[in-house]
Amino acid sequence: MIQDSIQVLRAQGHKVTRPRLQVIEILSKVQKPVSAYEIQDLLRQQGKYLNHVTIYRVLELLCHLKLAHNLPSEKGFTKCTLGSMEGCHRFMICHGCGAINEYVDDKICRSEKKIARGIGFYTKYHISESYGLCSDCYKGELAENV
Amino acid sequence: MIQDSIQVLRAQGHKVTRPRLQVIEILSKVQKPVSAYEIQDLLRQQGKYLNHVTIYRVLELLCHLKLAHNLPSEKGFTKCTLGSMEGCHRFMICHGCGAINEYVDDKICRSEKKIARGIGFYTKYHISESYGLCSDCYKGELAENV
DNA sequence: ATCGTTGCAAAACCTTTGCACCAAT
DNA sequence: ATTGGTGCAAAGGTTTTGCAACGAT
Repeated sequence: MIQDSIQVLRAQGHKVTRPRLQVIEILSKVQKPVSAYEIQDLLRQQGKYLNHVTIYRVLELLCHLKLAHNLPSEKGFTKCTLGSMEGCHRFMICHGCGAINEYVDDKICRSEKKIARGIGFYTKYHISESYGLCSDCYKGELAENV
Repeated sequence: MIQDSIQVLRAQGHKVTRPRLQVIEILSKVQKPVSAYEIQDLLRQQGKYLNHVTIYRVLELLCHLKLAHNLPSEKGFTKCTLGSMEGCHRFMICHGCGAINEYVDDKICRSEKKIARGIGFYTKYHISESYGLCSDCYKGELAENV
């Protein structure tokens, strides 16, 4: 998992450094979107330190390599678990527990590209974010309103 | 259109003021997401002035009244087209010229929700971003590679 | 040894808060 | 007249920039 990221870094001619490994490790460990400063805090709790500028730059690089994804509405970054998946990233983000679920669906991916083609747009990759409630949180909300 | 917004303001017990009308007018006129400072600049170009704090507060109110919607991925606010497509935002972003095209497609919106439902996820809203080349830039790129 | 990376300081932005004045009802 | 709304100053956050020093290759 982390090994994959290292491979991608090397393959694209980027150095494998301590800060990059530390950010990748945090993103792999945390299962929700985290901001640059949250990553800094999480590292501090481990007695480690990274300058926030460095974290911003590492995140920028990881996003560029499609190893991470920026979710502005959640004010955070998340690891792309299906990284090499043909330029299609789909996320479900639960507003109840914050859980992120990355998935793929070839059919919807193709329809989306087809619609774009219909108006002359050539799609290189696309990202889809669905916000709502996962099954557990949905049940919980129903229970509250009894 | 603007009259509708005024109605909603009044109905909810909010005053109809100059700043609110000016922001609503800008949002109605501009058909892309605009940030608080962009709104301020647009007003300045008309020789008008609003404090940025006021603009933030007006936008907050409009979002609360569902008259506007915040699109963090586009770093801006957009007027709500109070239709069935609320909670569904699709963008095509061209890597060539930077053009942003917002569109709707009811069919794909429903399929996306359906897939989510299939794994027990209840979608409140979703955002889709397709990156690639618009027709003009695509033609341009073909021409270059002759 | 080289050149990409990092850390620091500081700037540039973006967003929020508290309070006195103003204006829509 | 009342009460909510606005403008201002200032604080608090977030993100970016320039540059010297460092370290992975």
